[in-house]
Amino acid sequence: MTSALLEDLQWRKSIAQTTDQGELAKYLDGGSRSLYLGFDPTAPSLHIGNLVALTVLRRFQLAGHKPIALVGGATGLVGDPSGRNSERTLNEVEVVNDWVGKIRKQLEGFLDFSGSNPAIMANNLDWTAPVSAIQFLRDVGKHFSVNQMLARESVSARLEAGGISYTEFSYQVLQAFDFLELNRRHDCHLQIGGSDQWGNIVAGVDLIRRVESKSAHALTIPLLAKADGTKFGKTADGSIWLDANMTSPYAFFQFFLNSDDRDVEQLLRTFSFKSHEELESLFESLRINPGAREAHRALAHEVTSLIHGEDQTLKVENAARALFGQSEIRELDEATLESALKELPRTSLTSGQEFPTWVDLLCAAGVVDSKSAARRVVKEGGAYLNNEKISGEDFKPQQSDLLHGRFMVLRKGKRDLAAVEVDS
RNA sequence: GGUGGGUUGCCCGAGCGGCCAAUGGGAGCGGACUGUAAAUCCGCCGGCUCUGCCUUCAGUGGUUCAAAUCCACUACCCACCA
Repeated sequence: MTSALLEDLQWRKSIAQTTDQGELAKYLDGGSRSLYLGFDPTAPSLHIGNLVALTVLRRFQLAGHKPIALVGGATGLVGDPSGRNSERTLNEVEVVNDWVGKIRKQLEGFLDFSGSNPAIMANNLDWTAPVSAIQFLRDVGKHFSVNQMLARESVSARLEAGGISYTEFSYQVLQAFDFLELNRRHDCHLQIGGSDQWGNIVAGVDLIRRVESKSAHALTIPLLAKADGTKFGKTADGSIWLDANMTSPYAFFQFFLNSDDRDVEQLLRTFSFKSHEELESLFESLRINPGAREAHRALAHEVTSLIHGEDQTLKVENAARALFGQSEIRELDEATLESALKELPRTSLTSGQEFPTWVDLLCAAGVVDSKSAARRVVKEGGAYLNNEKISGEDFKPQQSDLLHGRFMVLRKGKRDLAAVEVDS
């Protein structure tokens, strides 16, 4: 293996499986190559799990290759059976179209569309929509053996779990067709994806060999495993999204900052674009003085900057510093406080009106789900106003509790914050 | 097609006429310890106008003073036999 890029990916533990690695290395070293990575629109936004493969795609571009980001306008209408033990419910066409647009935007921000090896954006609906069913069955379907299709992990698992519709069964054919089409249009010989995509990718490699008598390559990326065995990127409340309206930059940053110590090294390997030396020194710091959380901060900073921009990240960091810092919250100057609170979930009250009770306020701010929950937390001593524990349910905030005459900082537990602003 | 078993709170899973908002485990939440980490320990864990009230045990209807628990039908799942 000679490709430096592959060596780097190996170091990052970002390679699960590849087709002949020697061949692949030779191919990559031979020039600026096209490669593709696809995402199906199954939600209005990509999430952190998608970021793993996307990061790898970006590494290819930085290494001089030409990335093709494909949004599955067609495949998203069909549904990938991989990794699922039950049939997906089909989404409405208009909904999927809307999601395609949104995901496209996110992808655009992540790759470079200018320069000598610009990225390309593709949508598989462009070449599947014009093809008739008969044409598809004759031109593409003829090259597939059902025996082989049945043997694919994604299908066999489903057969065992009770069955699979013809629709989802056909998914691998569509994805293979995509690879073929991109090979024709953009001379693309490599597809990358999550390790669960191996079967689908290889189906494309086969198709290209059969139809075009050309060789193509596959590279899959391991799914991130967390130390506690749970799925990476999911919290009890759901996924961590890249869309700032779905997961605030503050929450996004906090997610990484709060990573389990045991996961930080791999997360840095996976997501960071820092040099190996810099990363090694962060790992060292993690071992020697984990309490300082230097590696956590570096990780959270870098990933958040990549997604939400450097400016936004600084704001979020400053907010966290102000709100979690040692200094008295009452001593923060108005501008600092205001910008910190901007990053938090917030509610507003109208000035002049009587303040709601403590329980109602916690509820209104969304810190808890119900009044019962609010009472519980208050009773348990986990509710704080401006960093002071308030354990009386009947407590009613007063004018004097306002910081700078208009803010209140609510906190549940150690790190769940919300802001209240009184409009004048 | 036949027969038998099942469907319980976020998940798994007890309960099989009153003592049931329902045992236990997991997840989650709060507290203590720490580092906005992990582990551990303690507490909480349907809702509300909260010493009480309201809505939950697949759905509908029924029996009963009283049902998650009994009966009937419907839907779905599982097992065995054809």
